[in-house]
Amino acid sequence: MQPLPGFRDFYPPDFAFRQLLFSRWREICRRFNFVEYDGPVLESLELYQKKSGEEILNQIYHFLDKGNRIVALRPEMTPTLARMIEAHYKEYKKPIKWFSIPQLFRYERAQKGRLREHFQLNCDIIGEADLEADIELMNLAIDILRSFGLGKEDFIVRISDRQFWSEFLTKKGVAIEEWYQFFQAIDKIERDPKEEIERRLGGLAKEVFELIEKPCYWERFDVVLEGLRHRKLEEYARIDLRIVRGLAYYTGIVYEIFDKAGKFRAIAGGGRYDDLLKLFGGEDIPAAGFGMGDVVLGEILKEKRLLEPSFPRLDVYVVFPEGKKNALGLLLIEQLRSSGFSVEFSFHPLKMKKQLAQAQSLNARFALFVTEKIAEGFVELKNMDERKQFVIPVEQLVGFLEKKE
RNA sequence: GCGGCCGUAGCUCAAUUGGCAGAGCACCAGAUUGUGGCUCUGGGUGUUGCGGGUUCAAGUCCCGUCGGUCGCCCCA
Repeated sequence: MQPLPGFRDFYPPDFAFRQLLFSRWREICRRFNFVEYDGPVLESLELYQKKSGEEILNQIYHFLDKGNRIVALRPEMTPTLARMIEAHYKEYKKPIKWFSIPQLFRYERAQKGRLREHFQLNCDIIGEADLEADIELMNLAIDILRSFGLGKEDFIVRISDRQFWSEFLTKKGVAIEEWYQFFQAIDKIERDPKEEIERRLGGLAKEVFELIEKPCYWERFDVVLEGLRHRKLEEYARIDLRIVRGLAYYTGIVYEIFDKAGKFRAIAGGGRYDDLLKLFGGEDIPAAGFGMGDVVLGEILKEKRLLEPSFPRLDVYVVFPEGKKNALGLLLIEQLRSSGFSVEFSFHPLKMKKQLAQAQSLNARFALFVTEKIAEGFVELKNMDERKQFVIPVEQLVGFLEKKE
């Protein structure tokens, strides 16, 4: 039996890697005073139809439950967040700064950096319209990557603005129904041949290419870049009008973070979505956020060997010579564990040589020899690294081990 | 959903024109009757992904299927 296509098993080393990644995410979010939340993995499909439109439906993992509800494994966190925020918006001081590490799902063929399931750090600032919030989010994303040891030679934040293109298209008199096609074409510039893009852009092609090559002055970019400059982060970012992002709900600054070598998919992406919350409660609430998945980032960190989890050492391996366990020894094991030490022993009788080999392969700090002498209050403790062994009274054991911490 | 490549032991892989399924690592046991990393010896742990077909004979060739991988579509 294997996991379903596109799903992963996390064996202990994989799980340790994942936990280390998550703990780093949490730590940096805490520094920016974001607090963690979560929501249901399963949502009504309607939640996603509300904002995404019908064509995205075949990408969603959805099915009929036993109550004949059409349910979906969450493909993204933002709709859940929007629903949660809308229901309790008034309770919270603004701006609301929340993060989550949801497991997300999509129904499509797996490929490099894209599985049917992944974990994605989501950071959002809600109730703040100022561009400073967008800058804060970019700052957070950059600091997270830097905390892993990635530098400006490793990644770049490519920043664009939906409003820039909206204004351009309005000025050119392009009907709103055609905007989607336009954004699709922009999005493909890096992958499709130039002639194909020119055909799709039609009369606007020449001007669009010029703008992308050398954007004209746009005050909002100035504000963002100035904000990054104040933080000495300008070298981590650049304006790039080719970034539009697929999601329909973005309304302002959008950005994606890529590895500089161009070997991987986007590491993170985000933007402002000021109109989305309105769909859930009618209230006009500004919001912005980004997502960062565990798959692409994990691939990069593994390639660069920047995140190598280590397992904690075993404190004590209890050796019963000749495999003869006794009640006092087993009680001592229980007492040591109650005192907070990790303790292991062989369940079945083993020769002493085997027991010590076990202790070593488990990376134990100490081997504790328990013989009949425990009845008189004595055991022998062996420091596995120094290979030194000595008799110690049972009542001094905990104190000694604590001192050694 | 579509296309390319791939599928042999727990892992990495080998097996000539179709001719007895193997190696290293890992694992288990012993050498060693109270003390760990080394060494030596022994053990193959397998439905060659699965199901058909061709053939005296299939890991090898053909068809189907499942899975992996890379790409397309789409991108949260």
